[in-house]
Amino acid sequence: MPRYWLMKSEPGEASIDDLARAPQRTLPWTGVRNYQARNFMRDDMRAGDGVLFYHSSCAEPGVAGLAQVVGRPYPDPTQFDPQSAYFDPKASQAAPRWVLVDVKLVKKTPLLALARMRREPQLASMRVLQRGNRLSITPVTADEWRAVLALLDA
DNA sequence: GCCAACGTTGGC
DNA sequence: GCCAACGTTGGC
Repeated sequence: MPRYWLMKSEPGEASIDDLARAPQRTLPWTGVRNYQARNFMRDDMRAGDGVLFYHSSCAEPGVAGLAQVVGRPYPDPTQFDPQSAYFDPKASQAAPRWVLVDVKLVKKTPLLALARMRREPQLASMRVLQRGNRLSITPVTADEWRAVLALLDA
């Protein structure tokens, strides 16, 4: 049974075009440092899960493409790298704290802007639209997924 | 284990 | 740049 997710990325860090240019059109989802988001990747994601690739903290936030989870979760290497902005001194190879999955582009889409999403009653339940939501990874229901795909095709 | 202070996210 | 929301930290 496929599951669905929305994953936020700042285009300045990793945009949909960066994903399209990456080898195998795949990037490791580095830098998550929130336990809830980590737990989604570690405990709930499966290869093949659908991903709404969302641009955040930018001029036009919104869904920029479709992707999928590939492989299994593994430790985020940036936590071990003192040169990385995501270095975590409390993590060790023996006891990694942060986990990621690889994400592969399915297709880039016309931007489905956040402002547009807010106007769609069918999307009103989406967690990313809820007041105060800051989680960078949120589950998406099958109904929400279908509604987003319908808007992307329109 | 409480909770105030602080830091971060992210839209606007 | 503002600020609401909320997660984390650390003193007690």
